[in-house]
Amino acid sequence: MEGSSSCVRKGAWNEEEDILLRQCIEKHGEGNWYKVPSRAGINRCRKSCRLRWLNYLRPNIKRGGFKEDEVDLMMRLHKLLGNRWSLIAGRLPERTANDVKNYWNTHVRKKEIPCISNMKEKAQDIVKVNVIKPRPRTVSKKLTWLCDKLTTAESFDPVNKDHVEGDHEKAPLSTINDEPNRVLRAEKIAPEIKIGDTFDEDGPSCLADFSFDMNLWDFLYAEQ
DNA sequence: AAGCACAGCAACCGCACGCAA
DNA sequence: GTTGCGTGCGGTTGCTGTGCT
Repeated sequence: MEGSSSCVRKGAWNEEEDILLRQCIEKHGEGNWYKVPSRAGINRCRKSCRLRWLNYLRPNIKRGGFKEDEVDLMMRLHKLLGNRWSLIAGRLPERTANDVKNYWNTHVRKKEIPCISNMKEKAQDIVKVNVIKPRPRTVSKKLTWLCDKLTTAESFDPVNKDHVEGDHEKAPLSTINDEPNRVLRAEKIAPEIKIGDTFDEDGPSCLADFSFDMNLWDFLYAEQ
C-alpha cells in the first residue's frame, strides 16, 4: 500500500503544506492526485493530499456545528441511504462526507443507541428496511455525451429543491465529482426517464441511480 | 495546578470500482 | 479475461482540546 511508504510525512498538516497544496490545485485544478505531491512539493502521499483538500482546504466548506434542519435532513438521508456519507454530504450544502460521518458518530449515534436497544426488544416485530445503496460512481470518459451536457446543465439547490444559478455552472468536469450534482443534472438532461423505470444493460443503465434520486426527493419531502 | 476522562475532529488505512493496456 | 493504475469511499484510529475532580 502506498501509504505504508516510510518516507512520506504523516500526521497533522502545517500551514506551509496547506499553502503549497492550495496553490498547486489552484494552478492545475483538482484531479491527477498522483501528480499533486510532486507538483506541490509536498512530502505527502496523494491520498493524504486529496483528503486534506476535500475535507479542509476546498473553498465553500462550512465549518462549525450543524443546524437543526441539517441534522434533520441528515437523519432522513441516513434512514434512506445508510452509511453512504458521501451521498449524504452531497445533499448537505458545503458539508464534507468526513464532517457528516464524524457528526453522526459523535452526536447522532449516541441518540440512536437507546432507540436501538428498544428496537432489539421488539426484534421480532421489525420489518426489514430496504436501505438503498447505489454504488459510488465516477464519471466515465466514455460518457462524453453526458459530460458535455453536464457542464452546461443548470445546477440544482437540494435544499430549496429548486434550480438555481450557482458556482457549479462554472465548474469544470473534473470537479463534478460530487454525486448530487451529477445526479441532479442528469435528471435535467434525461427528463424522459420515469420513476420506477428499469433499464437494459445496454440501455441507459448508467442513469439507474438518477431515477433513484428522483425517488429520494419524493421520499424526503413527502415525510415533511 | 495537576491528573484524568471524555468528546470532537483530522487523518490514516484498507478495500472496491472504473478504466486502459 | 487479466492486470495494474488512479481514484473514491467508509471504517477506524489517534491526537488535541476541554471539563471535571
